[in-house]
Amino acid sequence: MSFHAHDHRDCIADGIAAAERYCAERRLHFTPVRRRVLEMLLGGHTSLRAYEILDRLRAEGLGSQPPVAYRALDFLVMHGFAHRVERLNAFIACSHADSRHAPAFLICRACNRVVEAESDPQAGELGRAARRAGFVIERTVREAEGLCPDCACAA
Amino acid sequence: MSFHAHDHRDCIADGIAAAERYCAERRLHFTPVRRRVLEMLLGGHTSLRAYEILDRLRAEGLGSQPPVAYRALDFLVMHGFAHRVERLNAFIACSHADSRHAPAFLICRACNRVVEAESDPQAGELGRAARRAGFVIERTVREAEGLCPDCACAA
DNA sequence: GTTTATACGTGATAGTATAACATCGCAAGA
DNA sequence: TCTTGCGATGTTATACTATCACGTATAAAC
Ligand SMILES: [Zn+2]
Ligand SMILES: [Zn+2]
Ligand SMILES: [Zn+2]
Ligand SMILES: [Zn+2]
Repeated sequence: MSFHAHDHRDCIADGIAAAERYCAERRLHFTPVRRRVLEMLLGGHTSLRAYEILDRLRAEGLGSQPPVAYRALDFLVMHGFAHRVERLNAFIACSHADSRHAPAFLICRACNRVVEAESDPQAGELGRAARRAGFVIERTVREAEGLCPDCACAA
Repeated sequence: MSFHAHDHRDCIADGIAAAERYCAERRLHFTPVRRRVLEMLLGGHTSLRAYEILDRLRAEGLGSQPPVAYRALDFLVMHGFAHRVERLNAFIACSHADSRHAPAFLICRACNRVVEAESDPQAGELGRAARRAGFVIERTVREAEGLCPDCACAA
């Protein structure tokens, strides 16, 4: 994906289509709330916080209480359509909707755009430290905060 | 540090001594609240949440409102005596009190112990993705969740 | 049609963090 | 000495994030 411009309608359509396919294959319910939340997340390459999502759902009459948003987000995260960005307490659509992976994020603190890269859970300093210590890695958080190319130039 | 047993009194004494030295050199105020919070964090190789710290401060008459704890934690984090563990919304004493570094954490989900490793901010998949994208990294979060050797054996 | 599992509606509450403003104490400078 | 500025604290209130608990609705499975 990266920070470059692109035809963004494709991101949304492809993301929804992939989720539909995945859910159909597994008899999972891709309900209106879940679909709508994924559309919101796909709507821009930035993360959204749970209460921003809840506000929009409320405006659309799709639910008004926090659990509605959190349940939809839990579903999307559990099935890999979205990821949680720990540094921001926020959520973002997955950019690699095909395979299960350990995401890594570049977070621009100026324009708030976030790009996702794939990473090997056992790689890097975390993997090295884990092997040295005898630690069994189940999940990793890798996030870098800084400036995207556009914002770095502007600065 | 790693998950092995060790004489833990040294961790506390050394950590406090290093902070005292650092603050004295820079004319920073190592106040009673700040010292006490650092002692709490050094007290075990687990992270503490802000409100656990606040509760203990309150019990000792050192402050009763959230800002007291958060200000002390901000100070300790800013000067590198402690780190924030994003995955846990919690704080932990730094295990390498000497130099400024990019911490990486191994977090045991069973016993809650956390060990810190040092890492290069520009290394790994985050660094690679950043170079590819032209992204300027200012800070990284690297955290692995899983089982420490003791808990993995017990499982 | 009944059972069973899954999703949703809703109110309450727990947990995390900051804003805003008053006060206090110390130390640099008049 | 005075005062002025600064960093640290005290305190109230509030914003933001997340989950529990329990009841209802829906839909697949039998
Ligand atoms: Zn992804
Ligand atoms: Zn940017
Ligand atoms: Zn450290
Ligand atoms: Zn353990």
